[in-house]
Amino acid sequence: MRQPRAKRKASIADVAKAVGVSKTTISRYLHGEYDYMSAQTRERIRKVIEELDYRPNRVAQILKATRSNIIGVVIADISNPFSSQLLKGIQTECRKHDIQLLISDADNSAKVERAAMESLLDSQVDGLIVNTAGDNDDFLTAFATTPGNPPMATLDRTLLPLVCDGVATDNAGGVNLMMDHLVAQGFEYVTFVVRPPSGITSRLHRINAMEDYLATHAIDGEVLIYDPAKDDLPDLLSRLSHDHVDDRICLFANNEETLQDILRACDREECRLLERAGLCTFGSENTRFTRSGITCLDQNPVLIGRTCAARLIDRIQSKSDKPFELIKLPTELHVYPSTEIR
Amino acid sequence: MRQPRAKRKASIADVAKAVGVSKTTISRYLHGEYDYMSAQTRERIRKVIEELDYRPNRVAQILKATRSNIIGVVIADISNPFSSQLLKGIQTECRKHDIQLLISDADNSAKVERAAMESLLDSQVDGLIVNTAGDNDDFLTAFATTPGNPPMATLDRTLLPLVCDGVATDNAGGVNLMMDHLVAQGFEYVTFVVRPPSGITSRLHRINAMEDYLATHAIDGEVLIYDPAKDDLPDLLSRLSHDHVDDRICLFANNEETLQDILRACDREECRLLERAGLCTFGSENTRFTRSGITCLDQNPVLIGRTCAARLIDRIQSKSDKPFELIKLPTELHVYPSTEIR
DNA sequence: CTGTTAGCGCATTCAA
DNA sequence: TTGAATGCGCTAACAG
Repeated sequence: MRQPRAKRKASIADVAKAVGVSKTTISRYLHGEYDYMSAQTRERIRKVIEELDYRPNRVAQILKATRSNIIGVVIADISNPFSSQLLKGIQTECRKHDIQLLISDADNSAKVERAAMESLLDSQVDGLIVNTAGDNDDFLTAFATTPGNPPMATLDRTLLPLVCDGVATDNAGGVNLMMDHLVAQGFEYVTFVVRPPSGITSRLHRINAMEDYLATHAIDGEVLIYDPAKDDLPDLLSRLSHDHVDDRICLFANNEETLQDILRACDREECRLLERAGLCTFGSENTRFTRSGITCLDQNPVLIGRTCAARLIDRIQSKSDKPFELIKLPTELHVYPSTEIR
Repeated sequence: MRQPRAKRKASIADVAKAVGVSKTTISRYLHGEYDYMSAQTRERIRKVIEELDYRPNRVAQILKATRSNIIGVVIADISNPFSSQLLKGIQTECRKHDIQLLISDADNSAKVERAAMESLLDSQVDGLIVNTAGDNDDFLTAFATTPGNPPMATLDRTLLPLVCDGVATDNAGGVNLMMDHLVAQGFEYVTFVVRPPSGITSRLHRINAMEDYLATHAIDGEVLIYDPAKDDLPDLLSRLSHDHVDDRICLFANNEETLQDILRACDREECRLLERAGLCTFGSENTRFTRSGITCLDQNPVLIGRTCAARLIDRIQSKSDKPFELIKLPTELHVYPSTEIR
């Protein structure tokens, strides 16, 4: 019945048989409980394990145990460089704890996201990190509050009311930081450019922060929502340009994706907006090489990922019921020529 | 002994008991073998499963089955945007086949890479995709040729002699494509800039292709290897500049990482090299937004990932012993102002 | 149409 | 010091 020796990997039973002891003893050996065996058996076990190249089957271990040491990650769009930084942070933290990562890309779809989460659950993950694609709050909340489900943490996006831990950028803080800078530079009209919020909290929070700022400070501006599907950005920008011919305008992009949308929109047409307008963005520090250097708010995604993983692991291990926490990490402003007044 | 009802998730036994049939029948239901049961039982099972919110435990399924429907991926550096595109491709292909991804970051270390591969093996993955960190050929070869190990495929980097499938960029083709372009543009001296090869085949192949090209075409140039740890690039570049004051120089970067190293090196010092030299790179198309637009060879990493996953899945499923294949995907040249002669 | 039985590989009582 | 027996949750003969 069993496969011909050579192919099939050795099991604990094979090792036991070869050594001439019971599986229990092998199991003990594997767990370092050397006190329960003679020095000779211990040595013989060592040798046989080496000869047979035996390695315990994690699947079987998981089936027995209550923990799998696997964390599931659902990421809205894995091809996004920002996401890959998040994953780097998660991975770094998890390696420290010898935890493996089952990663699933949601392809920016709430539906795929739900399926991925269910599927990860079936794989007995000890916890779940979710960078939601948006418009999925009901499901996420239900998931987090269902007794029996493993702990979950939201990544870069937040879920309110707080039904699980979450780590995200301090979006309002970032907006204020950038706006203060732009005011200091002497800009008169700032347009925050963003794709439709679609339930993505980071966008919503930034939009709110922006509106707050405009309402409470001596600077004018607006929030400009465009839709890449409609390709309406070029028109919106040229209208903006016409409406504010004499203002010192600055465009403030929601992220590098939008920054590129802006650059692309301004490439074609004879849109000369960027010749006179400032430009800045939420993003990573390598925007210093975009055009002549674009001022940006670095979010330190690696740290966000690390913090989120650490928080989740702590909750898994401590099993305590400390209150859920929403950790907001500050952004760092990097100034480059794009926000100098010309 | 068992946990208090509420917490523990329902098992197939719970469903069977609730319905009043055997586990076998439930198992059959789960696999769509409806012919083997009455319409009533079928309906009752459906209802009970819904009520209990029962979902089969994949870990138990895997333990029984010979396949896990999980593919392990070891990626040299997950924070690299190029890698994240590779992963996107892999993920896309795997979702089609309902295969999950256990992803591990090797942190650019051969040692971590080895540990990650062993660990993935223990998790009973059906196959392994390896984007090696380099300098690990012996282990990889041994791994691929060990009977009993699951099939493996190399990603973006190649292992020779061919002991497993592999998908990578057609590096030589790319170098030729770019060099032909540079010659046509009228450049007289082309320097291929690259970090130490360190057993990374893409770098080696490009270096070889570059040397071949220089030896066989009417254009001069060199391969310049720098070491970011020593921070020697600024010096190397200024020397280059002095040695070729009258030549029409072009720098050809190995990837976007190196491109940034070059830009950074030329930022400080009063290195005026870039004011007169051309610049191009292997990379993604968004280099069109770097500086005033950098000519690049797009490798289409998503396609590389997809192709690699497809190949591996085919090998897993067909179980056939077709000969191993090294698939080379072409690059696409995108021309931007950086390679115009000034 | 349905159930009984016997494992998958391992960890854990409990007993010796 | 050691081992036998049991079960994690599921599947698959084989037997009705």
